[in-house]
Amino acid sequence: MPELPEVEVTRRTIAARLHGARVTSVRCGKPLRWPLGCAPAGLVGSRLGEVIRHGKYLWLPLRRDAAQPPAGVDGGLLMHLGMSGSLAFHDTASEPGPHAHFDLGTDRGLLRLTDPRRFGAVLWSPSLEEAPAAPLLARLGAEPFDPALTPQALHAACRRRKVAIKTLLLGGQVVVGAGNIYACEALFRAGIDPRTRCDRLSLPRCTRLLAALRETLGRALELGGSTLRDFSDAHGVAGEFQAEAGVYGREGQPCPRCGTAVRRIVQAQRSTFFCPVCQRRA
DNA sequence: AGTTAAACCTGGTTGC
DNA sequence: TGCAACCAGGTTTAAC
Repeated sequence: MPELPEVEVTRRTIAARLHGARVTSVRCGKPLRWPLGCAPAGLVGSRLGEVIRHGKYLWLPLRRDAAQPPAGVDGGLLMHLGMSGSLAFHDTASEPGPHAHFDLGTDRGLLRLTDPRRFGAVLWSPSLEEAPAAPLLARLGAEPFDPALTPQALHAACRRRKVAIKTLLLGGQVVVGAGNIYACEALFRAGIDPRTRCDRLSLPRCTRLLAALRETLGRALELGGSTLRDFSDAHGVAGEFQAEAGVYGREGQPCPRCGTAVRRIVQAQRSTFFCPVCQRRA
């Protein structure tokens, strides 16, 4: 499923082609998380700016093109891939298919959101600083590769919370980008028990965790977004990253580091995989 | 306020 | 074999 690396790879894939493109048609399929929030036809004529990413959200800026009618609108589309969504250019002539729920036709090609489970979203907003986009982004924490996110900053954020560190990573209020897979893998790499309360993590352990998170996400980015390629089967983990996963989805199998059987527990209604020997609470 | 649970949805897998 | 039950996932929303 699309976690930060997959969303970033998606952004890089579509950004250059979309930049400067003119919207020629908009088609909505079945409902996604929210209604689009504007009349689809009203977007026609807008020109696309540079696609940016905030956490797992993508922002496709639109601006009016007064030169030729219809001029379109000023604003943009906030998109989320949910857990089964993908964005790709399609042949204008191709059939939408049962899971194609949003088409953005442009003079550079047809960008299509395909999302079988429809947890994804496409939401029109006048800007990133206004509703409805602003309140959605307001709750997001720091970008994992933001230099401003120091071990000290992570430690300070942890000190005020009692939730398990795995739950904190998944929540995204402090650091965005890690979904269930990368949260488990980062904690494994850092040697931290996922059940450890945030306020019990020392600064050295926060330092290790931040480094491990960056290594994990960075490695996935290198692989071109491990789960992107093949997300539609094997519950989204059939991509290249699964071969590298130390613990995720490996309940009962030997820990690659020490051989102990990997354990599976449930935290915040999500599966957590970890090595009970390599990952410690202190 | 901080934390937890329910809801959204559907393809795939498991159990009867 | 067929069908029901359950599972996975990210995020928001509602409720403790």
